[in-house]
Amino acid sequence: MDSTERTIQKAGYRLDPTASDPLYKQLRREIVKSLTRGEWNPGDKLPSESELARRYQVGISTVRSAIGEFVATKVLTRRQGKGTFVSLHNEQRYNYQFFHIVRNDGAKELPRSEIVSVRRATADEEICDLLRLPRRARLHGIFRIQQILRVSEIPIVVSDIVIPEALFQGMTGKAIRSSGEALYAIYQRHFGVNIIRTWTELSGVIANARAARTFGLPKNAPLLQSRRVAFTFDDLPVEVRFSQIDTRNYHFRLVEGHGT
Amino acid sequence: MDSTERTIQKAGYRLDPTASDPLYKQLRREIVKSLTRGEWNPGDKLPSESELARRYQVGISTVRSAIGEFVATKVLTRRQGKGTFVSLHNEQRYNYQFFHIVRNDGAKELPRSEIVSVRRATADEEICDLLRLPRRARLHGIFRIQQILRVSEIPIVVSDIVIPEALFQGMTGKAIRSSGEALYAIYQRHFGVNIIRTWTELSGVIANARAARTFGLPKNAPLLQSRRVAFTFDDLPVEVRFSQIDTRNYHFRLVEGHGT
DNA sequence: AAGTGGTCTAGACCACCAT
DNA sequence: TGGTGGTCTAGACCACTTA
Repeated sequence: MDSTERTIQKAGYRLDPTASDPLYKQLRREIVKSLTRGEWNPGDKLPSESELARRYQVGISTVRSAIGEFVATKVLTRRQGKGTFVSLHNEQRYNYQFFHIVRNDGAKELPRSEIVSVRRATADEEICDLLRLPRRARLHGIFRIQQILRVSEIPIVVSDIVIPEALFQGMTGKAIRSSGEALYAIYQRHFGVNIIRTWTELSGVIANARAARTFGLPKNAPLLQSRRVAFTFDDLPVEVRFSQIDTRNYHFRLVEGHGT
Repeated sequence: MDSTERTIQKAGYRLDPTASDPLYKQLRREIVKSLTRGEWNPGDKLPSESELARRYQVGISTVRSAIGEFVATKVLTRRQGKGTFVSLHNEQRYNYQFFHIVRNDGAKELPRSEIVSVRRATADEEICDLLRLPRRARLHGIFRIQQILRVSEIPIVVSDIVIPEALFQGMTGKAIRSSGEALYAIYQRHFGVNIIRTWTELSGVIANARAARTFGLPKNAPLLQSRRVAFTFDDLPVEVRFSQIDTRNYHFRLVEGHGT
């Protein structure tokens, strides 16, 4: 590598040590950019910490501080002696990241997903708002995915999932079924959409017709209902998911705070 | 300071640099000990980072790494230029730490708590298990607190709270009411019990009699039900809380993942 | 043996806060 | 002005992985 080439390379990466923003925050934003534009894809190994330190002209501790925040939120994974990797949603330990259904005796089992249907439609007002699509409603194509989650063959969750067509060109029920992966893993591997944040609203309601039928519940049986919006980098909402959950033998479990 | 005095002081605090456990983890345990035995109480300022580094004979970065984990989970609070403090549950920003009820339009309002009754009783099997009391049931005294949480005067949550008598000697409804503080703040200030971790189980159920009456619900109306166990340091469970939540105009909101 | 992340140090300068 | 936490560096040694 001659000196001209070197200068160009360094110029393309250099951060601004005089900015009011600390270097590790600037670097964190650069990492988000690299992830967003697919320079580092899920499963990929990042450049080593010392390589990144050289590239961005900062100390290795600054690199570690920037990476550390992504590790804490499971976007990146460090493996001693191997490197730092972009996390995969289909690795065992990430399957549970956004899945909270637990049997009443506390046992955790992974659900099996059945895709009932995938249909194209246009977004209504609620969906436009949640996915932050401009309100010119009828213009926005979406997919509506009907899904059933079963634990030990028993249906526990029925969901109505909405994703924007623009980000998921070519999504079909057949493709999902034949892949055999979890939905978030499919978003990640086949469409480059990495879910890193969600919010969920929970309430108690009476089963709707579809849920009652699926769960074999009597009329007026109570259920747990959830509405979730999932985000990728830069706080872009990419999925809305309405679920009804049969909590007779399972429940929604949430842990908060410190593991002393 | 002469050399004898120095040796004695150092001996009382020294960590073991040859142990397989890294120093920052050893130091983290020492911090838990200091918090548990009340050497540093909620609101107190910790010794400065450089003082702790001197005391435990480690580098300042090691101290920062140990403290950082407590800051991340809100047990400690750093204030630039002032010091590091043990967090208070009654500070504005901590009121929401374990409170998730939000109006359907997304607005967050702090609830007003009404203590309906405080009664002494003995623990049943479920409570013994959850509070990890030996099963010699009838021997374990507990307090049962009935509480109503109102948002804008409207009752939203009715709770049945169970705490072990042993840790909360002298707890009375009158004392709670006259204090005007949130329950977790009272645990902390008056009984030295610091809640740092919880788990919560949520399900959809039919309103029980008390909830239906309080919320003015018809028979068979659905509600959100929660069961929560709260822990202090060293994973000691100190509270069990059964709640029913009226989710017609409010819901339970949960945020997970990364704030890019 | 070489390369990676994991831990740790000593010290620097800055921004903030009290006095 | 002096003390605190906030940021950052350069370099050391260790533990782990792969070759």
